[in-house]
Amino acid sequence: MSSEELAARGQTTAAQVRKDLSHFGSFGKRGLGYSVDQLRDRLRSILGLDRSWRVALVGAGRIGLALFEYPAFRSRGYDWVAIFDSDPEKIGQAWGDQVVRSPDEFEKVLQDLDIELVILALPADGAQEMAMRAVDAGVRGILNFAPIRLNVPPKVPVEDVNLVMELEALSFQITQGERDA
Amino acid sequence: MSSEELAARGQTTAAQVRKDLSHFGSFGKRGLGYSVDQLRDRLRSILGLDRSWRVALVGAGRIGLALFEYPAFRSRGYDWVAIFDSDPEKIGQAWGDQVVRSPDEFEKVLQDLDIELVILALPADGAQEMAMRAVDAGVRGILNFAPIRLNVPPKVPVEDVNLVMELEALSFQITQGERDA
DNA sequence: ACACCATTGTGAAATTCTTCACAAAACTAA
DNA sequence: TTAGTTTTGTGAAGAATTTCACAATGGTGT
Ligand SMILES: NC(=O)c1ccc[n+]([C@@H]2O[C@H](COP(=O)([O-])OP(=O)(O)OC[C@H]3O[C@@H](n4cnc5c(N)ncnc54)[C@H](O)[C@@H]3O)[C@@H](O)[C@H]2O)c1
Ligand SMILES: NC(=O)c1ccc[n+]([C@@H]2O[C@H](COP(=O)([O-])OP(=O)(O)OC[C@H]3O[C@@H](n4cnc5c(N)ncnc54)[C@H](O)[C@@H]3O)[C@@H](O)[C@H]2O)c1
Repeated sequence: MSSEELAARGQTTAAQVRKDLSHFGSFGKRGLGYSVDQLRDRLRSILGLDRSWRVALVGAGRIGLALFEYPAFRSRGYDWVAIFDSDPEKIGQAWGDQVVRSPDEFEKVLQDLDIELVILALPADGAQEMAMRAVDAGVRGILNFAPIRLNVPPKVPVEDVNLVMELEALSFQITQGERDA
Repeated sequence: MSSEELAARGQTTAAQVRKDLSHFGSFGKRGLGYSVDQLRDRLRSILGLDRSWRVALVGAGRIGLALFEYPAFRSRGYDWVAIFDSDPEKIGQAWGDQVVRSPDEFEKVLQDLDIELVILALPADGAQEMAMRAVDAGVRGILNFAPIRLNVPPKVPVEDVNLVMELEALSFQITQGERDA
């Protein structure tokens, strides 16, 4: 597949595809293009997707449930290995093959199960504390759904998901469009 | 509040804050900084957040339920005015003050209720069709949770939420970090 | 009134990102 | 072989974004 076709599929330009790929090495064959199989494998390895990751869910609420039941995570190698919630009603509940645990066990479980990623799906007022505790327990990355900016050491990457902002971005684009017209 | 303090809170630089704001006008007072109240109001108006928006949910599944029950949308002026699902079991169910509707009514309801935003929370294989139908019915913007790139006319903005990619971005950063060390 | 201070708004400089354009490579067909 | 075709990988050019730096301004204190 040529950079031209990759670009068309990815809403970008052929030059951009080639420059981006060349940043990581030289994967194509001149006159022929890129081998899809090889390219997939190389990119998987570069992105760290050629392995599985041990993930904990913090906050067994509505968003937490949707995430937990979403099959795409499991199939991409993100394995749920623990679930935490502070609600005494929820602690002990079975979620699939998991049991909801108390935050009291947080550090111990994170370390014992060698958990690398934490998904924070709890209210904003508990998120900073749990983030810090996760970092101290050796977590490598955090996916944060709580609408606050987490303060963590730079060695631990954080990805924020803020759905209100996504809607607001839409509102802005619509409002802008009206102004042009 | 000075551009310096705004920058610190927004993880950017004072010069960037001033350049960005100056793009929309001249809001500050030299020697003093920006009036938080005034700035909030002006930005709300620029972003189109000083009004409410009529929103429909397409796909009353796990993610749809979490979104529907999330209070932050309502409180920011995003009003749920219709819910659609193709599952006969779900059609007719009450969700809060709403009743789940059949996609057969889609165009009619969108037009009658003057719906401006659509949130697609249905499986990927139905998403393109519903997006196109929404556009034809006059929708102004789409928030898409299905893991496909929607093909819609450029006048209709689309925001994609792809949570698998968020996790993959974390994996990449962690993998990169290891390489540096 | 006047001096002094803090901070904006903005050209100009610096940096980063994207596109251009083409020599080098790899294949195909004669 | 050899000529022709396609497409990469990449310097160089061009465009966009970010940072610098400072005159202009508005406020405060005396
Ligand atoms: N529901 C959505 O669509 C949505 C969208 C965007 C962001 N969010 C954010 O995601 C987070 C969770 O939202 P939700 O709708 O699932 O809320 P929810 O109230 O349904 O669930 C939150 C859960 O976290 C638990 N919890 C509270 N403190 C805890 C702690 N210290 N440790 C462990 N668990 C704790 C609660 O017991 C509850 O079960 C919130 O920060 C919310 O702002 C939600
Ligand atoms: N659950 C998650 O955490 C999550 C995360 C990221 C993305 N997604 C994506 O969001 C979408 C929904 O995920 P989910 O987990 O809520 O799935 P789900 O299966 O729980 O819900 C999907 C719902 O859509 C309905 N539906 C199917 N076709 C329809 C149509 N043509 N019109 C209206 N409704 C229709 C189904 O009846 C079902 O109720 C999927 O595309 C999924 O990939 C989900």
